[in-house]
Amino acid sequence: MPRPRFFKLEPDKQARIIDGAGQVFALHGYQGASLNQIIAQTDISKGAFYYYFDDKADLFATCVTHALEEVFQSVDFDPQTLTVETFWPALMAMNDRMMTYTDDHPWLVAVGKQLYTSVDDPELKDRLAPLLAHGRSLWAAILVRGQEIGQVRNDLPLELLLAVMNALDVAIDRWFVESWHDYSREELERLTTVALDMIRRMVEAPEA
Amino acid sequence: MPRPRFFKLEPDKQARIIDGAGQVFALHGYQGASLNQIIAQTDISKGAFYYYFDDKADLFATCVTHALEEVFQSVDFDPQTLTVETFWPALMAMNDRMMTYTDDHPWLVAVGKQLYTSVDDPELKDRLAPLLAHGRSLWAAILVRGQEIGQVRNDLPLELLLAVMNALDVAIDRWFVESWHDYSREELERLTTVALDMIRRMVEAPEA
Amino acid sequence: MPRPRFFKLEPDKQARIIDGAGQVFALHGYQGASLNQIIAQTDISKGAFYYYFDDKADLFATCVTHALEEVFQSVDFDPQTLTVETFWPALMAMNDRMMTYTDDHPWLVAVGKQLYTSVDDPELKDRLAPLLAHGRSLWAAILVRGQEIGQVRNDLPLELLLAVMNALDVAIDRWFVESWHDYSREELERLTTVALDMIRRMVEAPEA
Amino acid sequence: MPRPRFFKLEPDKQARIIDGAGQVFALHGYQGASLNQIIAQTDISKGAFYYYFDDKADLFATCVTHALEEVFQSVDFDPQTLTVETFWPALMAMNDRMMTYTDDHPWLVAVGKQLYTSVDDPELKDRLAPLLAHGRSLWAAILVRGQEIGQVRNDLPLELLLAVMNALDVAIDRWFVESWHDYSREELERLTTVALDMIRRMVEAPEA
DNA sequence: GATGAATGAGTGTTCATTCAT
DNA sequence: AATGAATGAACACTCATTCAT
Repeated sequence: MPRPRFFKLEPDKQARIIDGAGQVFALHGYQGASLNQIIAQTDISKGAFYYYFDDKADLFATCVTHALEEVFQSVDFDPQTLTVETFWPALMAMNDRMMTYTDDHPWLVAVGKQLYTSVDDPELKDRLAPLLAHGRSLWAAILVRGQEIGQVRNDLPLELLLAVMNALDVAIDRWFVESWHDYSREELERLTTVALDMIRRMVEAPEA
Repeated sequence: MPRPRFFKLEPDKQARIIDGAGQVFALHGYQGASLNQIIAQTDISKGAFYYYFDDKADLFATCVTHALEEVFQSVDFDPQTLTVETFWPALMAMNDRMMTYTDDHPWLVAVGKQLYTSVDDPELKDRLAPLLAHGRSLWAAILVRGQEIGQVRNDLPLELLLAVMNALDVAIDRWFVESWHDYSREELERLTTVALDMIRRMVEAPEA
Repeated sequence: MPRPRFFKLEPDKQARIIDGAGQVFALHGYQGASLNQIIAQTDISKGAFYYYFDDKADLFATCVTHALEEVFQSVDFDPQTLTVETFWPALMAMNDRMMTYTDDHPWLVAVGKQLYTSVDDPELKDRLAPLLAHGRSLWAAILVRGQEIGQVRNDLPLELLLAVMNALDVAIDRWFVESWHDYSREELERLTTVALDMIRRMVEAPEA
Repeated sequence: MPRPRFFKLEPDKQARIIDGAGQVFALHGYQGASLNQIIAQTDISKGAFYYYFDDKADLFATCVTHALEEVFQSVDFDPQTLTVETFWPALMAMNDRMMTYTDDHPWLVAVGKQLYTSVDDPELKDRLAPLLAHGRSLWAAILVRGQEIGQVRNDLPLELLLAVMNALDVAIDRWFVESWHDYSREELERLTTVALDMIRRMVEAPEA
C-alpha cells in the first residue's frame, strides 16, 4: 500500500491523485493504463509518484481499496444481530445505498469490478489478496448468519455461494450502468427490486 | 480470422499452436500475454506466426472461437421444439456435456470466459463481436422459447437475463475448475445439480 | 542482373514480372516496396522469384534497365554525325519521342527517375553504376559533339552540365506528368517547346 | 514538432542530436535510416529519443527544418522592394551566402534536398507540407516580383518555373559539394558565377 | 522448374522505473 | 519534498531471404 507519506498529503491532493488514477484505470484496465496517462491526468510528477507509491500495482491497489471502503462502510450493521425479520430488509437497504453511491461515482464501480477480473494477474494477485479476503469475510459473515437463522441455503459450499453472489452483483451493476439511460426512473426502481429478488431466490434456503 | 493456410496445416500442428497460445492467454489474459511468450510456448517462429495470423488479436479470436465452438456444438436441439416437459431437462443435459468438456480442456474455459471480460478492449471489440452475437442469439432463442412456454420469467429485460445467466455460468464454471480436486466425484455431481437448480430458481417464471 | 534463366522465360511472363514490379517500385520507391507486395502484384511465387533474381536490388536494377533501354533506343542517331544545323533539331526530336513514350508508360518514367535519387543508397549504388555510366556516356557524347561544333557552352565541366541537364529533364518530366490533366493538348505542346527552349538557353554556347 | 522540452536542452546536446541524426539521414535517406543507427550515432538512448520527439518523422522534419531555416534567413531582403537594378544582384548575393553555408555544413544540404524527394512518402507528406509551402512561397514571391519588373519570363506556369529552379539549385549544389576538392578556390568561384548565370539565362525574360 | 512454409534479425515504439538534481 | 531527464528491456510486427519438397 502507499507509503505513509501519502496520507500526510493534503486530503485534496490525495483525492485528486486517487480520482485521476481511478478514472484512467476504469477506462483502460490495469494493464491498459499507462503511468504516463495517469500522471498527465493527475498533475503529479513522475518522481512524486514513486515517492508516494511503490509501483503501478500499488497505486491500483490503493484505488481499489478506496473504492471498496465505501462499500464496506455501507454495511452499517453487525451481521450477528440480524434476525429472520431483519435479514432481507438489511440486505436490501445495503443494496440501495450502494446503488445511490454508484450513481454518483461511476468510476469507483468500474475499478471495484476490476478487483475480480484482475485477480488472475500474477502481478496483482498478492497485492489484492488481503482486500479480497476482507470483502469476502464481510459477505461470509452475512451469509453464515443467514444460514444460522435458516434464511440462506446451506446445501452449497460457502465459497461457491460467495462467488456466485459476487458475479451476479457485478453483472447486474454493469447492466444497470450501461442501461441507465434507456429506462425511466420508476422502471429502474422496479427492475432494481426484481433483480434483488432474483438474487434472493437464488441463495434463499428452499424451505424459507 | 486466420489465413486459409492455417487450416491446411497438419491438424497436429494447428492444435499445438491453438493449445499453446490458449494456455498463455488463459494464464495472462489478452493484454498480459506477449507474443514472445506464445511463440516460445508454441515452438513456432515469429515469422511463421505472422504467416498464419493477421496479428495477436487474430490469434486470440481464433482461440476463443475454437473454445466456443465446442459449446455451440453441445446445443444439439432446436430451441423451438422445447416443451414444458423437455425445457429444463434439455438445459441440464447441455450443462452436463459442457461440464465434461471443461474437465478435459481447462484452458478453453478460461479463454472462453475472457470473451466476456475483453469485450471492452477496443482492440478486440470488433473482432469478437460476431462471436458474442452468435452466443447471445443462441441463448436468447432458448430464453425466449422458455418465456413462450411459461418456464422463464418475463418481468426482466432479456438482455439483463442473458447477462446474469452468463455471469452465473462463468462463476460456477470457474469455481468448479478451481475446486475440482477438493471434492469427491459424487459430491461434485451433487453440487453440479444444485448449482443448476440455483440458476433455474433465478430465471424460472415465479408462477411456474 | 537477373540469371540467364529469366530471359528464357516466355516473353509474356517476363513482361508481366517487370511490369508488376515496376508499378510497385514506381508507387513506393525501392525501399518502400516490399517483396511481398511485388509477388502479389506479379503472380509469381517467392521461390520462383529467387530462382530468377539474385535479390530485390537485382529486380530493381532490371526494371530500371528496362525503362532506360527505351530511352537509349530513342537516340537513333550517331552523335558524331550531328552538325550545326542538325544538332538542336535532333535533340528536340529525341525529346518528342520520349514525351510520347512517357504518355504511354507512366510507371517507366517514375522508375527511371528513381535511378537518380537512389544513387546514394549504398545497397543500390554499385548495382546501378554501370547503368548510370551508360546513360551518362550517351549524353556526354552528345554534349561533347555539341561543344565541338560550337553549340554547347564549354565554360563548365562536362559533369556539371550533365548533372544540370538531367535534373532539369527530370523536373520537367515530373511537372508534365503531374499537370497533364490541367492543360489542353495545344497548351501542353507549346509548353513542351518552351521548356525545351529553356534547356537550350541554359546549355547553349553564349556566342551561338 | 519536437516537444518543447527539446528546446530546453543544452544547445550543445540539441546540436549533437540534430547533427547526428542529420548525418544518418543524409547518408541513407529517411526510410533507409534506422532509429537504431541514429541513436548509436547520437549517443542518446531510445527512451530519451522518444522523450523529445514524437517519432522518426518528427526527427526528420526537425532536421529538415533546421537545415532550411538557414536558407530562409539568407533571404534578407523584401522581394517587393527589388528593382530592375537590384533583382539579379540580390539573387546572386543570396546564392553566395548559401554557398558559404553549404561549405560548413555538408549534411544539411543533403537533408535539405531530401525535402523534395521525400514529398511522395505518405508518412512524411503532411509533416513536411508546411515547410515546403513556406519555401515555395518565398521563391514564388521573388519570381513574381521578377515578372512584375520584367526580369523573369512569364511564358511558363509559375509552378513549372519553381520546380525547375529548385531542381537546378539542388543539382548544382550537389555537384559543388561533391567536387569541392577537385578544383581550386578561384576556379570554384568562377564556376559559381557561371552556374548562377546559367540559371539566370534560363528564367530571364527573353526580351530583358 | 517451382512452391510456399519457415526463419530471425530487424523495425519503430512504449513503458515502468531510477536517479541526479 | 519534488522534479523530469534518462534508461533499456520489452512489445507487436515486417522483411528479405532460404530450403525441403
